[in-house]
Amino acid sequence: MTDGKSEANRDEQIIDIGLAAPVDNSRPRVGRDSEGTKRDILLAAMHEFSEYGDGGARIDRIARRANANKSLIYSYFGNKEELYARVLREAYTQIRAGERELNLDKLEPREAIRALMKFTMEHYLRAPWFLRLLATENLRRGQTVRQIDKISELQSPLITQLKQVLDRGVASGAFKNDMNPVDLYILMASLFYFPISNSHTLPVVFGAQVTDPKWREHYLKSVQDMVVRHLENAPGGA
Amino acid sequence: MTDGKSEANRDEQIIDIGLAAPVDNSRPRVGRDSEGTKRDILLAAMHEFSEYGDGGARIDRIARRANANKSLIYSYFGNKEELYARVLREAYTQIRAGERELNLDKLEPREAIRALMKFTMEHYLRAPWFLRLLATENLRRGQTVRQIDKISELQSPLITQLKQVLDRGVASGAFKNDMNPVDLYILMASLFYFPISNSHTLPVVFGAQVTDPKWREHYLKSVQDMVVRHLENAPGGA
DNA sequence: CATGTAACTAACTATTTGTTTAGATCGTCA
DNA sequence: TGACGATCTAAACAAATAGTTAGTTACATG
Repeated sequence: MTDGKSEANRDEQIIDIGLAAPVDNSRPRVGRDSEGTKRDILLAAMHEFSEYGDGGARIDRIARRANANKSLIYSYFGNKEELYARVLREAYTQIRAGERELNLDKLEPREAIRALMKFTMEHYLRAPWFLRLLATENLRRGQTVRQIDKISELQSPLITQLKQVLDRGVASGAFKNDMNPVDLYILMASLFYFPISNSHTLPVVFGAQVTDPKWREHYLKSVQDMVVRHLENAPGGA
Repeated sequence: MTDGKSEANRDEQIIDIGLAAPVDNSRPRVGRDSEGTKRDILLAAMHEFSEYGDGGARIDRIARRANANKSLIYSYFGNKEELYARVLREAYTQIRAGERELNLDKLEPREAIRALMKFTMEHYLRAPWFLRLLATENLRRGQTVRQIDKISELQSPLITQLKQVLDRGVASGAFKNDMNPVDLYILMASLFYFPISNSHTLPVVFGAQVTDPKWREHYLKSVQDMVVRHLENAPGGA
């Protein structure tokens, strides 16, 4: 299962998981450079934990990938558990930063919802490593996320935007369904999380071409229509 | 991370994951009884792999839980990898068997969709271990499910039912949106998979009460309305 | 230049864990 | 009965792995 050889091979095959390169050379390294190394370790650990999960992650591989040493990892991060916690926090930070780039202010409410949905789908597609980390943390029953402090920072900035869009929609009469922004966020996340995170089993079991860009485009359009209509109509139907 | 003591504790806390009891005593055991033991091992392995994932699963614990011996496991199943494959197949078999109990023939198409959605949600809630196994297999990039033969048996019987409901709905004029049954299945699965499989991170990050039966009831009603309306309307919006 | 401190490394330890081996036990049927 | 094969077990092996230790290197500062 956790066979050394096959894992090594697997590691080679995966060239890019959408994270920064194993070692970050963007900032020039002068002499001893703890900050750079520390960041390299964190990035390598993000890669490792997303790739292999908590049980399968290996400190040795993280060290190798970061061009660092095991005991350096321990001196910086304490132990594997704490390193994982740092990874999880950093993952949320990065993903939320990405979400902050969307601006819906100028769009008519219906169009804003469509744009938000398109953005969400593409965001998930861009960062499969984050979905993997989410899956891992939920398999751990949220053991670690519960302990992270300043949890509010983990909350998506999309919630705020969503609230504004909904308010505008209700005010203008475009939306009759006065949904809770968090519930709407969950609804939208649901629609993209499943087909993307399960993109390995779905084609095998159902022959569903969920990885085909054509399918995705069609799916997006379909659920955009569905959700917008859902908001346009008062709950309970009729 | 995979600390012996804490895992032992964790094991105690989890009394019931919805699987059959660790050791199946329903059938009387007479003398040496390979079939019973073999089944016990499989059930124990299902528990173990759903609980700890592929990397975290331990043969020792499986043996203990099955009241069996490690080398017995090896003689029956070859190795950990093959045991995992058997677990995955058995999991699909069990879950699909459960899905076969739903009968929508007598229901009016709109009501049938609502019933199917309610059933799907409850099915997922009843079998969280299956969602965990799905998540695990997707973290493995479907490595194993791809190798299972007779994959068609893994496909959900709900697809067939869904097709009939859709056909009836289109025929009667109730549904104007002629959706592909597989796509509709994915849509419905999406809506319940995310809030249930991520039920450990969502409350922490968003304060969403996704585990509260009240929330679930409300959510179900909302997405039932949404999907039925989606089917009633022609794609592209009128 | 000497010295203290932080960055870094190699080698080691203790434990865990998948897997194997050699053998004991039991039911069966010739 | 007795011997054969299937069932089952205890103990051990070898590889992997989290974590530690003891030491070396580079740099800044007085």
